[in-house]
Amino acid sequence: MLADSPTTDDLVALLRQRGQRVTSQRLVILRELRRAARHLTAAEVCAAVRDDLPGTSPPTIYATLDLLVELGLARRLDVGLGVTLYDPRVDPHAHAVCRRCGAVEDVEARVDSTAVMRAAHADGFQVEHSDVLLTGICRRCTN
Amino acid sequence: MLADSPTTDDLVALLRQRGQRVTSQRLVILRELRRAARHLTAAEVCAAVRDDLPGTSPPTIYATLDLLVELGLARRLDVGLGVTLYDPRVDPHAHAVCRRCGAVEDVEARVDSTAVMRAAHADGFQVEHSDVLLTGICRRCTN
DNA sequence: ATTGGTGCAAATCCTTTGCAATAGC
DNA sequence: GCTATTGCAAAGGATTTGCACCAAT
Repeated sequence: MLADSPTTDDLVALLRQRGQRVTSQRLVILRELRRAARHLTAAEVCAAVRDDLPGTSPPTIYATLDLLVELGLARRLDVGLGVTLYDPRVDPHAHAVCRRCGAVEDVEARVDSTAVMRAAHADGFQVEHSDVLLTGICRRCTN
Repeated sequence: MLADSPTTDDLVALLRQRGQRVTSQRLVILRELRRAARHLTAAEVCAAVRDDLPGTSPPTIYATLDLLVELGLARRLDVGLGVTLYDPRVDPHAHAVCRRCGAVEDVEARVDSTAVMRAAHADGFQVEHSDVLLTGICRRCTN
């Protein structure tokens, strides 16, 4: 059994609140995602988790990542060409994806998407998230 | 230039310019994409094209859609959960994706992404495209 | 006549499903 | 003890690959 760490407290609270079970897989998956401090694929999360919990399986990884996204503790990031990443940051920020090497960087700038959100709302669309994705060539691939 | 024309003149011009061949598959795929006037999956493009060119195969569809995107005649749209759509509109506009039914709507509003693009550029990132994706619940799924 | 494009079949990759076993409550 | 959660194996679906044939230049 895992000792509670500050980073998993909110997960424990949310699970209890929803009557769902606190499992070591759930705690470790969130911890590894946050420890990486970057965007990970499901396979990378799986590899990282297996260092602590050998035998952890893809279905558990996918189900748990879905759960974390639903709980608001992570964000799913579809960066194109079928690549899906999971982001431990849940505050609004943009992403820049390199067309050549596939690297994904956070972009530290705020986007004013109020006009777009208002337009969507006028069409009867209830906006939950707004994502900005830049595509182009990253610094390392420029040369 | 690329002003909307009833024909596929701009595709023919671009192909000639690059020394690539003008094939009926390429013409029909672009025509069907534009005729739909909405976002299509590769499979939907394939079905539409086969009405005119029976036997058209997935590899041709994918290669040609890639080509159209590279030529700037279409845009690829990754709307999450592994769904990839192709958009005949190449002017900047946002998209709203319904989390429940998966419907994708155009949002007719401009986004001011200059701050984000400037921040990315300051990091040495050469921005080519900027996409805004809203996720939430569409009008029909609200009730 | 050349060779870029196409069609077919099969392979690959990522993700999900069914079900028995396990572990949290 | 009850049942949600997990692990395993296998299925599923989308996209890509290898290769022979065809058709645009």
